Amino acid sequence: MTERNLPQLLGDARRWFDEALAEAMRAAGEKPVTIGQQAVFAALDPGGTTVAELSRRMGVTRQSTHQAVQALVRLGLLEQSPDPASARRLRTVMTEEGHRVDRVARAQIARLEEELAGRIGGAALRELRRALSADWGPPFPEDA
Amino acid sequence: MTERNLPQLLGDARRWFDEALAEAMRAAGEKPVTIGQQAVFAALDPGGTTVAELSRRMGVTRQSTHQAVQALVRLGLLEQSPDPASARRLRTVMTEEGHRVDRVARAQIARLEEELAGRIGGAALRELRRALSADWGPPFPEDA
DNA sequence: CCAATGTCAGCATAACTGACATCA
DNA sequence: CTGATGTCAGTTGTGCTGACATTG
Repeated sequence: MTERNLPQLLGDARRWFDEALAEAMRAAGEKPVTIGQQAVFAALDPGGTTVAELSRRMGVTRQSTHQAVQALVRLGLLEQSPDPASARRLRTVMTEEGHRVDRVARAQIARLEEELAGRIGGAALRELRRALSADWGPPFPEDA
Repeated sequence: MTERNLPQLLGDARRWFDEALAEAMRAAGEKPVTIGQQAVFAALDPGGTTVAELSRRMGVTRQSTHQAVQALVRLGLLEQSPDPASARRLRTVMTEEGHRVDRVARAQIARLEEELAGRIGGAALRELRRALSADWGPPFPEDA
C-alpha cells in the first residue's frame, strides 16, 4: 500500500459522502438529491439568483450550472421567473418542494457528519474541516 | 457564506489537485495524466497485476478499471501480456514510457503537496491526511 | 456446475469548450 | 459596439449496471 496520495484520498472521501447521501435520501423516502444539486441549493439566496451568479459562486461554468438548474427545474425543485428589472435576467428560486427537500438533505448531511465524527473522532473531523476551509489559493504552481 | 458543507469542500479540494496536476504535467511537457490514471499506476505492482485485482485495490468495478487500463494502453503507458500460469488472466504492467510518466506525476504531486503545505501550514496538511486516511467504514448509515 | 476474468454495450453525472441570440 | 446572460450542441472523464464468453 506504501501510501495513498492526497488527491485519491480526497476523491474517496467525496464518494463516501455521495453514496451515503444518496442512500440516506432513499431511506428517508426522498428523491436522491446529489451533492452537486445540493451545492446549487446552498448557493441560492432567498431573493432569487441568476444562473450566471450561481456559476460564479460555485466556481464552475455558466453552462454547467445551467444544466444542473434545468434538471432541478424538471424535478420541480426550482423555478425561474423573469426579473422585472432586466429582461435578460432570470431569477432562480426554490419551490416549496425544493425548500422541503433542501431541509431534508441538509439534515441528512449533518447526520452523516455526526456519524463520521463517531467513527474517526470529533477532533479529526474538526481538523479536516479546518484544513479544507483554509484558502488554498489558485491551483497553479508559480511554475517558472 | 454561513458554512460550506463537507462534501462540497472535499469536491473543491479534489478539483484543486486535478487542475493543478494537469497544469503541472503540461508545464513539464508531459501528457496530462489525470488523478484517476495515476491511481492505476499506484495500484500496480511490478510483477504485473490483473484488472480484477486492480479493481479490488482501487475499490471500483472491474469494468471501470478495464476502461481506465485500456485508455492507458492506447497511450502507450501500460501493456498487457498473457499469464503463462492461467489463460484467462492478463498481466498488466507499465511500459518504459509508463514508468517515466509515473515518476514525473508522483514528483509533481509531491511538489503540489509541499506547495500546499506552504499555503495552509504543514500541521494542517498532516491532519488532513490523517483524517482522510482513517477508516471511515461503509458509507451506509445503520439506517433503521 | 460454479466462480473468476475479461470484455462489450449502454447509461448517468458533472464537468468542459464553442457558438449564438438577446438585451443593457 | 461591448459585454453579460441564457441557451443549444457536442465532448470528456469517471463511475455504474447488465450481459456474455472463456477458463480453472
